[in-house]
Amino acid sequence: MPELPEVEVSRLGITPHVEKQRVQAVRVWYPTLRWPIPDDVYLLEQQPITAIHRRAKYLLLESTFGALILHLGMSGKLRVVPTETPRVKHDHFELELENGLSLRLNDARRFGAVLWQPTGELHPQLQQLGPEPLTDALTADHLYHLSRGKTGPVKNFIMDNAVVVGVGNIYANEALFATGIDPRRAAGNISQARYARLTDAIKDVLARAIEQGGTTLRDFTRADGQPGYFRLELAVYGRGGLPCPTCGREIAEQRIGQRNSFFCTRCQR
DNA sequence: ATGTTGACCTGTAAGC
DNA sequence: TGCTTACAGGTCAACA
Repeated sequence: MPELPEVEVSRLGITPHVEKQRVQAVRVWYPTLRWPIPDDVYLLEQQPITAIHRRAKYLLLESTFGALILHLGMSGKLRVVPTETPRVKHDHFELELENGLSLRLNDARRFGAVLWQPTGELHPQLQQLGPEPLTDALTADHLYHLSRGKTGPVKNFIMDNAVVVGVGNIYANEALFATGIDPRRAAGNISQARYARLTDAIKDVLARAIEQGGTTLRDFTRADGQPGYFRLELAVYGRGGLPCPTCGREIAEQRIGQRNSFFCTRCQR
């Protein structure tokens, strides 16, 4: 479900219900997702959630003794429901809040994570992350300089969280189409001018996706249950064999780095 | 160091 | 109608 826009939409959706609320109870229904859920998460009980931040695709629920870190993996979903709402299949974790609502993590594939970061520490999972794409931390110079000498495909390069965070398979395809760059091209073989345009395209496509409420493919829904509408704006992702919106040639579909990729062989070089 | 591959899991859709 | 297979928004560990 989630790339950066979907995580950000989730953050925006849950914040009004969760921020400033005291946690009445922490419930772990399934003890191991991608990693074991640490017992430290019970430190949240009786403490207020002071703010909800996002770093890469991680959500950080800040509190007195530290931050609860949530990652949605491939299939994770956050919902805010009345506490008495029955659990459904794959509901693994819950924060019961003082306002009678509960924040629930549902994750069929269990690639998601629930972690704990003590105040004043940076969790190991967050230590190797590249810059945030929607801030000035991501610059064309950064991508250009890091890419020198890299022989792997540029699509893999921009999906590497050590390079820049939050660019997943959908938006990597879209940003490369918007820039006219062939996703198979070696990252080190792209000019500074083209990285400038690619940087702008990454920022633009992510920002527009957030505005549209994210991309709903199979099952992503916002915290209020509404779908995201960015799917309607996808130019190439999931459109193999259909005409390129720019030139009309059939959109190519090919696996790059084990991920399905979509591009126009005429518009992207 | 860098690049590539397999692994983790379940649900869904397509193919036979 | 069934059964089998391939694939899915992410990331990490183990290789060459």
